[in-house]
Amino acid sequence: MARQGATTTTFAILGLLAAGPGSPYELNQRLQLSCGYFWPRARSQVFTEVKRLASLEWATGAVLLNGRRARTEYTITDLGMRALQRWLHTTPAIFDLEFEHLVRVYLAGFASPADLLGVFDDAEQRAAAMLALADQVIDGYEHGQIDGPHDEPHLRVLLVDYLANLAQLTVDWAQRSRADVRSWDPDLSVRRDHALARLSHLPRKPSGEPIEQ
Amino acid sequence: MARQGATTTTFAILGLLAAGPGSPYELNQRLQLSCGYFWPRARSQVFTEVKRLASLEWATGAVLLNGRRARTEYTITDLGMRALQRWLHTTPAIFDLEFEHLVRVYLAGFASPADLLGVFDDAEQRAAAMLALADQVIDGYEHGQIDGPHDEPHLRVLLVDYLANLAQLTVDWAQRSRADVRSWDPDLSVRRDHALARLSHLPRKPSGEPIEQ
DNA sequence: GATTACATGTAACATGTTACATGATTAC
DNA sequence: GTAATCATGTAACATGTTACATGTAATC
Repeated sequence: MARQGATTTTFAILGLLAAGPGSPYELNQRLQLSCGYFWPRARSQVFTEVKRLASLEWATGAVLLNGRRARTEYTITDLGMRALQRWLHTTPAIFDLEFEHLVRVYLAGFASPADLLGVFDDAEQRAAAMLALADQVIDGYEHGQIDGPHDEPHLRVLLVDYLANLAQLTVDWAQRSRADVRSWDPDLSVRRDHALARLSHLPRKPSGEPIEQ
Repeated sequence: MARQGATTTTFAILGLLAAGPGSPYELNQRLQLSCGYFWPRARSQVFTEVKRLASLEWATGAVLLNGRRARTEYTITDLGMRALQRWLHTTPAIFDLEFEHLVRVYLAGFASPADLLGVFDDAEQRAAAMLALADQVIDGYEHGQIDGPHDEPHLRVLLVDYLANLAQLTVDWAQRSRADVRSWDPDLSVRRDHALARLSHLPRKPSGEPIEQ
């Protein structure tokens, strides 16, 4: 029995399945490649989720033999297709960032400046890797090598837009933060004034526009 | 017994404790207010983590009575202080985004354009709330109302810089995505060309700079 | 004094990860 | 033919959340 109801992960995999049948192994590859940066999940979970899909009758699993070894190929059902569409009609719930680097920035008062600089280095490297992947994807589109159910450029550009800009933002932040820390004045009150000046230039809520409920 | 070793959450709470003793309830408030946007955790976990801290002897818990009701005030130990500093000297490991909205963008081929527009609306609202909080924080600094161990402006500006810009990025992305979807051409090949043009203007890895290992 | 909000915790449970085990395929 | 890699899964476990339970303080 599947443990409980369906989660976002369930629907993510259901959505992958909507693009065509596949084994858990293949589904995992699609998941890592396409959703790795905004919905990261371990490989093993794909195996448990497809079972849940089967128990909900949103997908059927056909056991194929390959030598002595079984391999299960899952296919979405009509019921699954409708469940996916219903879900896509609901409001998204999760917008979580788990950024350990910021925890360390928050606690930097107890660390050395060198430690803090290392945090920015690491953040920059990760973001640069993300940018490199975005670059590859864009390259693929420019050379017409990408073509699949979720790959229409007019949709995909919306995704890559967010991710590439997030990566760039992170690189920029790491670089200017590093420069800032390196240029800290020994005089704490100077440091403080400089910080307050920087704070006042950050993006802020435009005061005229109330947030709609 | 604490279940296992220490996690990032453990150290986050240890770090909060480094700013001064407190009950789990107070610690939770600090956690939500300060780290809610980059290290979100449920209230109940604070209660289990302080127990772990106690079992590691990184903090001591003093049971105070308030009427018939016990309240445990935790204080960091020297051992805990050193553990915190050692941890701050290691490399950060987690940079995870869980953005359900992007899952829906990825699967938008199976949804209606109206559903997709709703995704942008929701993302914008959440990001606007984030901006509003950043605004409050900046305001607090400008009026000299913020003063605490983790609150030195020259450190805090590094955090708020990231979060405010992330929020702004998300608002901007939601707005231009909405406009993009609204202006979709019925002719798919026009839509495609437009998308490819947009893709080519996104941030990309600067080809000259190899990523350092 | 009743209601609501604040404060303090626990227990059950779901989600998700790491580690393990092993069969098939490819490269050498 | 042997080693490495690809493919397929399971089991144990840790992390983290939701729901519950209840005492205390403030409000009216």
